[in-house]
Amino acid sequence: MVVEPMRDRRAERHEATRTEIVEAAWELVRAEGLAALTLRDLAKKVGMQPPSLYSYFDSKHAIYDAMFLQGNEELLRRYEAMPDFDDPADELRWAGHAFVEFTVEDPARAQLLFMRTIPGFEPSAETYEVAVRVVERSKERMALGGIGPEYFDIWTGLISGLSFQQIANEPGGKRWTRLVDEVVDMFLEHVRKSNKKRGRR
Amino acid sequence: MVVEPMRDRRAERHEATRTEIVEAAWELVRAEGLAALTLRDLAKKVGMQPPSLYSYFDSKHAIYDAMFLQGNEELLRRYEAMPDFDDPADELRWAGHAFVEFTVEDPARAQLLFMRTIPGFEPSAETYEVAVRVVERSKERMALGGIGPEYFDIWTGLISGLSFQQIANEPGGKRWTRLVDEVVDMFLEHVRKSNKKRGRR
DNA sequence: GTCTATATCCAGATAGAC
DNA sequence: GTCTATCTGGATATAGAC
Repeated sequence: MVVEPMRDRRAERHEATRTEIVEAAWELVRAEGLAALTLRDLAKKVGMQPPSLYSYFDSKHAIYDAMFLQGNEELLRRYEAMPDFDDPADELRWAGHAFVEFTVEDPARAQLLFMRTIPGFEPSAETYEVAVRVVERSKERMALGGIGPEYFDIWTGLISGLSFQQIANEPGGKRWTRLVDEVVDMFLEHVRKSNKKRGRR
Repeated sequence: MVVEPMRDRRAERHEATRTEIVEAAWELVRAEGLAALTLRDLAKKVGMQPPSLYSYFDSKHAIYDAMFLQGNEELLRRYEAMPDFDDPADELRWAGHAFVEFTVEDPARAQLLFMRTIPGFEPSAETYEVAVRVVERSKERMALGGIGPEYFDIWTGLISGLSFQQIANEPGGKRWTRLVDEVVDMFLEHVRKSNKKRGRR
């Protein structure tokens, strides 16, 4: 007979509250900006007194850390949900759109994950590991698609460039994000041409 | 007989002190981060008591505004110092390097000018006008080089992408900035190809 | 776990003497 | 113009009762 391990209802509840706090924090930073997050506002939003938050997080930075983790997990989840494509070009196009969509739909999240604007905040080692995994996965997919690692930095530069220009200069618009397909094609053409040149040598 | 207009020594001195304060502010944000600037630190650095700063600037945001203005003036100055080139491609390459250099040599300045990370700060109308002039100038130069305006947003996306990846992920390094020439060539090739296609129609 | 109370410190900004 | 003194409000964080 298989015995279910005893559920730890207290731990479950604790975890649920942590999640609730992080959710509320996202709502606040989306509305007020990443740097404007305060424990006062956050506590108010979840119906607590500010010191009670310390039962769930050691510090404000620990909350940023949980947000950083959650954001990267979400991005990784999306990448892993990529459909199967026959053509690597389609895969690249899909990935480009996925990243751009991820950044522009929540600029505050992009600011936390990809820029370093909060004085003193460094993601913890465990958290950072997920961010590394996101990058690793992208690299691997590119390799499987036959695109050499020497093109990876160019690729991230191009796509993040469109994303950041969009959120910095015209949040909510499409002036740069509409260029994803064109940029992907330009990139693929460049890869083809460079590889051919190299082959001639 | 030509009479020199009376110099206003007081106004000159006032202006000199303003400049000195802005210089000190740059040093602080370079060392501590853009968001970490405080009037206390700033006053200490210039040998004043904090309230004395209000003789020169109405508010902290007014100091950011002066910095924003100065930064854009510096960028405009550099663009205007561009040498004459026979080949528009060389001009583009030069401009790409100039922008990348400008951002990576002072990430805090780039953050102030090109990202929107300080809650509540908006450049004043007069100040913003200089920023607009920088963009206009770039657009005009591209047009003179025979590159259509439809390529301008791609161009800014590419170059700023390399810049921002560099300062966000590896400040002080060259992992992305070393790619400027490659990206410029890729861009030019793309423009050539697209124009040819369009000509065929 | 949550609260009240508080510590500690810092911020930007103003009043008014000199 | 610069100072001292102060206002007002905010921040993160801790102590200790319940």
